Amino acid sequence: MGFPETFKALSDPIRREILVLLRQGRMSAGEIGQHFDMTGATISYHLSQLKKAGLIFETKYKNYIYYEINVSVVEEIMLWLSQFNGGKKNE
Amino acid sequence: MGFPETFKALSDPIRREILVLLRQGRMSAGEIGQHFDMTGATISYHLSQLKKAGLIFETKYKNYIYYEINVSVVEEIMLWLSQFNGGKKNE
DNA sequence: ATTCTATTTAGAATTTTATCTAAATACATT
DNA sequence: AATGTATTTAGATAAAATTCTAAATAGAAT
Repeated sequence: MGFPETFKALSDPIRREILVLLRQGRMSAGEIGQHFDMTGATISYHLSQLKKAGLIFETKYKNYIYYEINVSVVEEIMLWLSQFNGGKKNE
Repeated sequence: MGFPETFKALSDPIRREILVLLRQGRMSAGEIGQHFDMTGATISYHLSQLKKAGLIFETKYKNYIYYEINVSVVEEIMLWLSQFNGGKKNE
């Protein structure tokens, strides 16, 4: 957790795609994997990076592990970025 | 230019620090370098990454190359991020 | 209890990124 | 023109990130 991990996590295109997928709601590791042409192990690695960054969290149910976005961390990043547009948050 | 480069550029702590420095206004490569314990060549490399990402631009004057933030690209990133907090830009 | 399914972990291989030293450019000053 | 200062480029090395295969876990279902 913390800026460094979060920015690192966001720097990978696959991980950004995963976040976009999760916009629609929580999804199991397997479902997420179906959207990509990579092994489950690799998806698992990316999920672990996102989790380490605090960008997603998991909940287990039966055999599955579901992932979900953590919006508050996204907001921290936006806050950091807002220092560059003169504090003008948005209009 | 484009998201991938921009996120990659932002993922490095040194480059984020450079951006923070440049908040105060334009600065030459040398001045920027003085804030870090690295060779000029390395600073130059980081500047080139930021430039490639469109996050900064340069203007030459005499012997010097001055760098400056390009706010509009920062805004694009914020816009992309805003898809995750329900379009609630900021309040 | 055995087998099946979902997912992660470990270890190795590949690729990418960050850094340095040395050399090249470019312009300024003497 | 010769030297000096600021910066970049090239090439090498080291460190970090991504990916795979194979094995390990964990729980579900037979």
